[in-house]
Amino acid sequence: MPRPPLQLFNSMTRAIEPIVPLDRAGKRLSLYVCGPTIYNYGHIGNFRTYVAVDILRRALRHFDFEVDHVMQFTDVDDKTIRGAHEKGLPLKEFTAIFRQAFLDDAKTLNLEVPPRTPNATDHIPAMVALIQKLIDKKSAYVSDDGSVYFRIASFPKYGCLCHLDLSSLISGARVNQDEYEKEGVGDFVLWKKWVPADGDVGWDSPWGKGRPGWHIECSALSMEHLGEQIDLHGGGTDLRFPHHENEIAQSEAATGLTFVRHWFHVEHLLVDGQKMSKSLGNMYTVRDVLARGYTGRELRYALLSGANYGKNLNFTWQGMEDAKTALHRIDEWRKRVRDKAAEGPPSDGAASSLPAQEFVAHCDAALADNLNINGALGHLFELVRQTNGALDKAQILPGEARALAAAWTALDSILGLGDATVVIPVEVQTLLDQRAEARKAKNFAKSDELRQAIEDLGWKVKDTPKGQELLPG
RNA sequence: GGCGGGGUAGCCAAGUGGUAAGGCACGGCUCUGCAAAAGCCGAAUACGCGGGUUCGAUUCCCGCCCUCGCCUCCA
Repeated sequence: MPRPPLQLFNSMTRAIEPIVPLDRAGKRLSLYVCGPTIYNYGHIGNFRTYVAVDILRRALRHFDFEVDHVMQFTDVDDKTIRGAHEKGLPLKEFTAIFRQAFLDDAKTLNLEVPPRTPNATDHIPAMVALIQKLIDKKSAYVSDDGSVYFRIASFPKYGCLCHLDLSSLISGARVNQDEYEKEGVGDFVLWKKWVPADGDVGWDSPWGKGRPGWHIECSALSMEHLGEQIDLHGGGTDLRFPHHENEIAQSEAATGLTFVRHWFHVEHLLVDGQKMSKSLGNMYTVRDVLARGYTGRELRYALLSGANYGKNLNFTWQGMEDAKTALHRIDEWRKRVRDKAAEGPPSDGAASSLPAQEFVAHCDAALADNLNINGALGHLFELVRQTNGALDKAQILPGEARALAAAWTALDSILGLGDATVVIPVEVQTLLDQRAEARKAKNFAKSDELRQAIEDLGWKVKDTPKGQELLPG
C-alpha cells in the first residue's frame, strides 16, 4: 500500500508542506535541533519539545528518510557561568552534571538521543572562523570594547522567519538603551568580550579573550556537522525570535545559501492553563513527575497525546492521571492480543487481518498529515474496542492477533511507548506465591488476608482465569 | 500598536462544505468465592457570538467577544 508523503507545518511559510530533502535521492535528511542550556534540570516544558522532536525523528524514519540528527548542548552562557560560580565548580564540571541529567531524563522518556550531541565549547574554533568570515564580508563588526556584533542592516531579509517589521523592531520598547557600543539597536552579539564576572571562562580570539554569543553556536555546529544547508531545523517556539532569526542572518550572510529548508517549532506547555514560572510553583521537572508516582512512559504518553505539537499543551495532574489510565487500556489490550497470538501458528487467520491493515493505513495518513498523533490514537482506540469485542466472542484467530500486534508495533515505532516494565519486589512476590497456594487450597480467608498484605505494600492483585495478576497500586 | 495560535459535550482532544473520532470521568451489564481489575454497551444529544456565501457551515468570508503567545532571558 503506498504511503502518503509526510507533510509538516513550516513556520517560515506558515503552511503545511511536504518534506523534500536536499538529497537528490530524497532519502538522506539533515535535522538540527537546538538543545538545552545545561545549567539546571530540564522541566517538562523542555521535554515536551524533545518528545515532539523524538516523534518527528521517528516519523521521518518511518517515512523512509535516513535522518542525520544533530543536537547541541549549550554549555556556555550567563546562566551556566553564574551556576558554576555559585557552586564553585569549573564550568565544564558544572555543565557535565546537567548534561548527564538531561541524558538520564531523556532515557526516562525513551527519547532517542541523536548520535551527535556536541557541546558548544568543544567547537569554539568553528565559531571563531564563522565570525571572521562575517567580519570579512562586512556583515559583522568589532565594537570599541572588543565584542563582535552582527550588522542587521547588512541583511535585508532580517525578520523573515518571524514576519517582523524591522522598523517596528528598532522602535520597540524593550531595546536596551545602554548598549551604545552597537551600530544598530537590533544588532546582536557574536563574540562577547571577557568581563571579570566571567572568571576563568574565556577563549582567545582575533578580537581578544571572550566567549561566543548564544546564536553563533548553532550556525557553526550545524554547518560543521551537517553542511551549509540543512533540511529541517527545529526547537521550541520561543527560539523563533531572536535565536532562529539570528541564525538565519549569520548563516546566510556567511554562505549566501538558504540555511534551512523547513522550520519545525513546538508550541509551549502550560501548567494548569498558565505559563510555568517559579513564582507560581508550577515548574515541574521530569524528576518531580516521577516523585509523584508516575512513570516516564506515562509522562511521555501525556506529552505526546495532550495536543498536537503545534498547539499549546496544558499539563495538569488530572491529565497525567487520564494518560495513565488510557495507556493502561492499551497495555491490557496488547496483553490480550499477545496471549491470543501465542495460542496458534502464525498462519492461522493471518490472511483475514483486514482491521489491522486498515488501521496501519489510517495511522499513516494521520501521521503524514503534520504528525497527527491524536488522530492515530483515535484509530488505535477504535481498533482496541473493536478487537476486544471480537476477542470476547473468540472471533479472533491467532494469526490475526499477530497481525494486530504487528500493527501496534508499527505505530509504536513512532509513539515510542514500548512496554510497561514492572519490577516486582521480592517480598511482594513471596506473598503472591503464598496466596496462589492458599487459593489452590480454597483457603479464601487466607487469600484475602494476603491480598490485603500485598495492597499494604502498594500493589493491587487481581484474579484472572490464568491466575493472579499484579498491578502497581 | 504589529504578527500569530486557540475557543468542539464535565475535563482533554481529532476532524470535516452534508448535522462530529478518540481518551478520561459518568451510568448499565458481563465476568468473579467475595473483590478488584478488565471487557462490552450506553447516555450526554458538544462545534464562542452575530451576520454573509451556499441547496446545506462547526468547517469558507466579514465583524465582534474571550483566551494564549511572540515583538531581542526562555524548550
